Amino acid sequence: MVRLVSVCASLNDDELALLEQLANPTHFASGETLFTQGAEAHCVYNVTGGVIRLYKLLSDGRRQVVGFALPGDFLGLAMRDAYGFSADAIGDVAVCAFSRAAYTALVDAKPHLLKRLHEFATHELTLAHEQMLLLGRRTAEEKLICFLLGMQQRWARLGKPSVTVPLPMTRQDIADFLGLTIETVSRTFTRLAKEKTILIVPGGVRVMNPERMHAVAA
Amino acid sequence: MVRLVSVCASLNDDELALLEQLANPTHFASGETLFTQGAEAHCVYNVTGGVIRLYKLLSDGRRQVVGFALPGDFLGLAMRDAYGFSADAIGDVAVCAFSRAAYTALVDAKPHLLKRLHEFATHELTLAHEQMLLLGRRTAEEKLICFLLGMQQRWARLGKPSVTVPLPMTRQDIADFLGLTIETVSRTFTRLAKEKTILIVPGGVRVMNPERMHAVAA
DNA sequence: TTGCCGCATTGATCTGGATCAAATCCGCGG
DNA sequence: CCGCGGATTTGATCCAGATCAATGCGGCAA
Repeated sequence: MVRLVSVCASLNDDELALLEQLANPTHFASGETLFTQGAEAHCVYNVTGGVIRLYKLLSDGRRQVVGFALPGDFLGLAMRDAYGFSADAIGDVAVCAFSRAAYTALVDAKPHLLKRLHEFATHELTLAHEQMLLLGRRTAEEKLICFLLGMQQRWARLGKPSVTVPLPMTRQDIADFLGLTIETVSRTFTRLAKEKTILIVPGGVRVMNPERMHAVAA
Repeated sequence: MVRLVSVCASLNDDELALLEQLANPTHFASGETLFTQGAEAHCVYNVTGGVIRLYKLLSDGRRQVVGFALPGDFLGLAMRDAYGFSADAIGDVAVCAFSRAAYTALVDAKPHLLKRLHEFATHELTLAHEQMLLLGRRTAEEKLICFLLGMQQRWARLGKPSVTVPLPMTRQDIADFLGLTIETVSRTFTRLAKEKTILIVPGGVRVMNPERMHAVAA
């Protein structure tokens, strides 16, 4: 079983053993829904494999993707009784599910686990502020470039450093994450490729001119 | 001294006394800066009076306001070594400042204080997700209306329920919060006033048609 | 191999909100 | 009371990105 590296790095062996007793390894096929915004929050999840789309919907169908969960990520910080967003699998996904009751009890019993969770929440909040800046004030090109560099960095931290950034999500997902339309995402990718800033490859993008990209993301 | 109601509701009297020893009551005049994005984070703050603008800047001057801190709010969740955003006073502001060292030590010693902080962080994260939806997918009119209802709700929770929403920040601040320009904010307010959805009064706005507004915010 | 079908790209046109440009308004110091 | 300076409103025009509309491109089931 994949180590619950993200949340659990601060636990000792006894505690890890305890945690693994509570963990229910589960998997979801491509497109399956883990949970839906507004539903009662029964479980929290630690992602062990695959990518998950997290999103909010408006009643008329407009969608905002609030994040993509990668292996190691923890779903359950931003919830009280009900889930604040929906989550579904992009490709096949493996998670460890915990009942909320067990999770709550464990957190109450282990202050340093709580501390670790709080650090995560704090980090998420910082990222959320970055995303507000991106959504509110950046141009389409800047949005795309920041997104690519951000994904590259996240894959790198998972031990997959590469100039080729995997993009398992659809163009529509990217558009809904960046507050753009699918056409604008596509056109902007094409333009960046034409000027050799990136190279579009199946399933992702290869970073060809990181200097320019980092300059734009500034 | 104003009770540190927000963070400290879960503390007992001994702990509150301890906390008040650590608290440095401070105030800032209108426009003064509490701290700047990127600076080393020496202090955390609990707002006891006034309103604070929290914002991020791009190198070319584009600004995104990531929030407005009201009395009771806590500044210091979303930071590690350096402040992730800048903060300055809108009108005169009173805060309790805590050194980060003292804050860290106290939090380590008091798990239920940490738990309370974590609940706050979690709530902030939920609000941040809402704001992403607003910035990425809502129209100018929807943005303004959501903003007004949100401010009304926040004032109400502070014991100031009223159909008149105080807006001590400038139009530019509102624009930078909603990802709009000052002209669009002004025009949209004017339009809402013309159709009697709101009434613009000195220092704020009076909600005239809450039904319509809540329907739009849906 | 063929024919879908869902994604993605590309093109033409439109438009909400930005930008540029004046007025007004208003609080305040002299 | 007057004049100044910042904030706000209002008007005219522009444009980045949305919308509308084909077309292209795989992957895969039969």
